[in-house]
Amino acid sequence: MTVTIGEIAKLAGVAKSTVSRYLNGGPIGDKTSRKIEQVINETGYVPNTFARSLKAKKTNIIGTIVPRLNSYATSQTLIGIDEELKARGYQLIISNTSQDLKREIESIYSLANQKVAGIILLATKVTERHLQVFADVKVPVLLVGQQRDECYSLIHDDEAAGYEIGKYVTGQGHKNIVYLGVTEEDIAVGVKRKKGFKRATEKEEDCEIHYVETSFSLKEAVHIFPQLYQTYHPTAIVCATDNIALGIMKAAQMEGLTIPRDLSITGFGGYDITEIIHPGITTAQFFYQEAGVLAANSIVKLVHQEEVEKLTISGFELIIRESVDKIR
Amino acid sequence: MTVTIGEIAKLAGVAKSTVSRYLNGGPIGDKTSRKIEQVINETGYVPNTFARSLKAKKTNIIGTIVPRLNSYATSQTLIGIDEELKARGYQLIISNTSQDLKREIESIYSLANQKVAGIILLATKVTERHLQVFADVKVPVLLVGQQRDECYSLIHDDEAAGYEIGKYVTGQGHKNIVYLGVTEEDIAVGVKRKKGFKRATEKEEDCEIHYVETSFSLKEAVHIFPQLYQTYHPTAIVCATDNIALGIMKAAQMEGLTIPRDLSITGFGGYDITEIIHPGITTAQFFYQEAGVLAANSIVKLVHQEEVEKLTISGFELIIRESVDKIR
DNA sequence: CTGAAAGCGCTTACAG
DNA sequence: CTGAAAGCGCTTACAG
Repeated sequence: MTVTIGEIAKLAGVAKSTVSRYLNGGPIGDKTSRKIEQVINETGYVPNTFARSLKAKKTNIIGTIVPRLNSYATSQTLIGIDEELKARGYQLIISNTSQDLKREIESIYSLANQKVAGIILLATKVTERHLQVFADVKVPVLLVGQQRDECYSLIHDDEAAGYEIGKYVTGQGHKNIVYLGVTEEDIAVGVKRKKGFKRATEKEEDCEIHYVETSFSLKEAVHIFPQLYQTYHPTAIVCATDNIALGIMKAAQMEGLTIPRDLSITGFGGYDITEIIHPGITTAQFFYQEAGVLAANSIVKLVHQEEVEKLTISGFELIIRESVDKIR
Repeated sequence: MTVTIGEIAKLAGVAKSTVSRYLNGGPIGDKTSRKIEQVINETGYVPNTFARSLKAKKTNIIGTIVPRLNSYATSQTLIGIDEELKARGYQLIISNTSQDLKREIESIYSLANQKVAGIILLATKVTERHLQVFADVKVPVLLVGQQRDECYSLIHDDEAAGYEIGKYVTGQGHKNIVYLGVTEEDIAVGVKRKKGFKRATEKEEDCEIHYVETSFSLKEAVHIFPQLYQTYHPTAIVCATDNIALGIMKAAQMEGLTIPRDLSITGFGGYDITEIIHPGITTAQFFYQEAGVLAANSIVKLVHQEEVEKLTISGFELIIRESVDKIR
């Protein structure tokens, strides 16, 4: 039998409203407070979330929408969010959309309907429809990974990372480089990383750079490698994600090339696996877990109507491993 | 302004209870039904979950407790669970315990308190305390990954997988093998895989097998490799998980060994990465996502008090790649 | 600081 | 098949 606030009130000899106040930190007399505390401890009373939410019309739940569950970046970010939310007395609900844009929109409505206090969206692409829906539900929303002026956003420093990678690779003497990027529909990955890289390398002398576009798929990277290599014969391929770098490396090794002697490769992300494989991949590591903590902090502030920077930028670190050779 | 059942009733010219019946599939007259349907469509009415749960004292939420979020097996299993639950009109709540046993227990209570309809536990170790708590909360529980006679369980066929790996490695002519296992506290990984392997290999003639124990950590595998290799000089190392195999491979390559020419390596799990790296790792692949679907099915049946096998066994497939050499 | 009362939005016997 | 009424467990003005 589960115990209710009414029974606590009876046992403590007070009114239900008083117990409610005790629970919610209202003004309570010392003796009353102690009495209620004692009864609650004895009975192991836990308030019924539904009744509370029904009446109060709000919850202490934060919804996080993710495009996919099986991604390093997603997992790490979620861990950070989860830890921080727990520490602040909030609960996390994860909604997976399997990269389905329609399901993303539905999830926002569904979370709003569940009266979540706030929503964190790990975004890949933010459309007009998204902005419209954000305005429609009156729940605070935080975008992670992409930036829009209309929203609160938390992004990784993709452009600076691109710049550092560019500086490093040219600094190692490479003069014939392929930049293997992705669609510009993805602002963070497709536009900013490339932009940073371009800025770092455009003043290089006698340096030939070819910009090629591929998908996010590791398999496609494997697939296009032979043709790509034959066409440009680069000494280095700068890949827009670690996944792409992994694909290129696999394909190169299958062709009998030795990394980095015959070909240098870099990635972006700092996924665990870039360290695990041999040779380790030089990459720009983002701090996903830390970003998750920042995101949780921001959304809680937004829920409390506290002030939050419109844009938060999470840092990165250039991790130099063995996949880039020095050329002279 | 959010619309309530009362307004729908008024607009449709019926009683609230009739609308409620319509919503829950009770007996309804044809005309009434159509009228209500129309009003609901016009208003975009969505029932309030809290009110419903408060009154009905149950939800259509399934809680899944996971030891960690950043694991391939976990992610894949969750994807399977999520898909299937969605298809069946249930919602998934994920509770991450960060491998903290105390938090695991707390999570069970917390989910039960939220009146989830059922709980799926991706278990690593099942203690007496667990069983006690399962009995305490009256919510149906399904164990995934470990088996206990006291519970409904879904496991992977670890023993058969161990057997197949054993047969395959000895079949390739290896006569000096190290089996690199983990603690026997983990029944599935520590006991069953080894048991199957042992059964497959114990009748081999002139075959020397050394059983060594390590942790689940990839780093530790890297660390112990030199000593291990020097001590036994095996031609093959059978690792109890893909992670351990990855660590051994990395360490071996750092020592200048070529896989599989100088050393053969196998894993268990079938993680994506075993295919991505070069050479690809021969491994016993479990069907995590499929297992997730099975798990979701079972828990829904349990919720409906339908009959479910006490133990479900999910299959595996031996994936032969390049990491094992043929010896003569 | 405390209590009595109303009400959040639904479901569920109970009548008809 | 349908309606009126009670009640799920809490919170929140309103008095005092």
